[in-house]
Amino acid sequence: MIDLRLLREDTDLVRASQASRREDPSTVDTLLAAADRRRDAVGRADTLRAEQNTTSKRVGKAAPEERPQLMARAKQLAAAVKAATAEESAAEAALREAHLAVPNVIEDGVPAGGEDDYVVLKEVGNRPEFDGFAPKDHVELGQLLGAIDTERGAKVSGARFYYLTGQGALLQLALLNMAVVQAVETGFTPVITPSLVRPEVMGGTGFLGAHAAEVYRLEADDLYLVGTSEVPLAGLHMDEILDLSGGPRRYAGWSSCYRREAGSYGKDTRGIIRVHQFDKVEMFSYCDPADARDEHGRMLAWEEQMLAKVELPYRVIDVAAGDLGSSAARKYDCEAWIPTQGRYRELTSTSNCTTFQARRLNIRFRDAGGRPQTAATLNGTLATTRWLVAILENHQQPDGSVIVPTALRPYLGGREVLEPV
RNA sequence: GGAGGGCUCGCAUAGUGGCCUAGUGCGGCGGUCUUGAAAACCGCUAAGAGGGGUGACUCUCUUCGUGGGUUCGAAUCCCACGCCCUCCGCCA
Repeated sequence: MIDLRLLREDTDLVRASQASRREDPSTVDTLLAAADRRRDAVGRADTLRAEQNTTSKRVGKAAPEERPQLMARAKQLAAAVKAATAEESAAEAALREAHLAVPNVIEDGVPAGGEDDYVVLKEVGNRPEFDGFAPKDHVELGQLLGAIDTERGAKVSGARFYYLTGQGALLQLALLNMAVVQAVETGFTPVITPSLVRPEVMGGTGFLGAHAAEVYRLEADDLYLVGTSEVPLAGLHMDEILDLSGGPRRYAGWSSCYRREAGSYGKDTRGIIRVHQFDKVEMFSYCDPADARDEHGRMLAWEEQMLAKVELPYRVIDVAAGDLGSSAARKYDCEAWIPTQGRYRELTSTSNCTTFQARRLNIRFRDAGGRPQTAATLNGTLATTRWLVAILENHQQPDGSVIVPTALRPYLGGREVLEPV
């Protein structure tokens, strides 16, 4: 939910944000009208309640002969309060609905437009050259190495499921462990999170809006399978007032992630690029909104640090407004070069959600004056299963073996090469 | 699956229709005293919404798990729901 004070003070900014997202700017005016209506309703109801309170208090103390009069007046007021309260809650509900319809206000500098309107901020590293052989894709490499079994994944669970076996399982554990170690060294608290969350948490993080179809729901228990540990990490401090005087509160969550991939039929059906279940180490930060932009920069730098460790060529893009999702004010993706696809694919994504998520989840902190204020939340990827695709493809040798990036070797018991089995 | 207990201002508790403007203890903050500290004593001690003032502030309303209901008036009475905990059974 966006800040209503900002909406009142700078309505045009919010309208412009909607325009950049290619969304309907009239939702902004609907919200403004709903906010005004609620304010008026609250004022009227408060005044009536105040009068009713003083009147009914006098009833108890009144002399018997003046009671009937007071009671009559009190009854009138009770009816008036009831009507005013009904209008108040109707206005409240309308405001909430209008509030939920407006996505976060984008940060200045975010490119306008949709999915294809991103801006490339930089390209890092050299794409591999395969002298005298055609590079194999990760599915073929995964088979040769006995690392990835998509056929049996499909047999047991259906399309977009897979087994990581042998070197594949070890490689994923090594990668995720390396991510956790980096996070801990940087000052993050490592967390293993619940995979199932309640509706209010899933809704509070913004995943039940336009992307609700992406989320697995367990009907019998009214719980949701998380698509990322961002969800339980955001829920961790909901309804709390945090002490952020010592700087941002940072968590690194390790979890499996579940996605229905509805509407992506036929896209990336081969291999483990787009799957229903994968594992991820995710950074999450609670901070003072004044510090959020800098924190976002730090998150991006930590992601790049990971990419450097696995020696992948990548580029950083500034995601366009229309492709941000409802919670993010700005989003940077790091995309690794995938040789057999001849293009870059997303490996990390870091979002600055400013106060949007925290306002819904009621996450606050005390400012310098000791007053509660809404906190800012940010998240970013440190490693996922998808990284295996880029690592295998970029570091492959003609015989199908794969060189293990130096930084990763200690996490694989010193292994320098993955050999076909 | 079955049975029971609970949900009050950070924590613990009191509170069975108007004296609750929610008390008390702990913790926390400030002060007195002290060379300093402790102890003792004194004071302060939640959140949200709306309004007024440049501002330190101030006024009003709301909140005792949530939502309804009864009543002039509800933490307190009635109904529904949610959540937490314990025990039994079953399973890992």
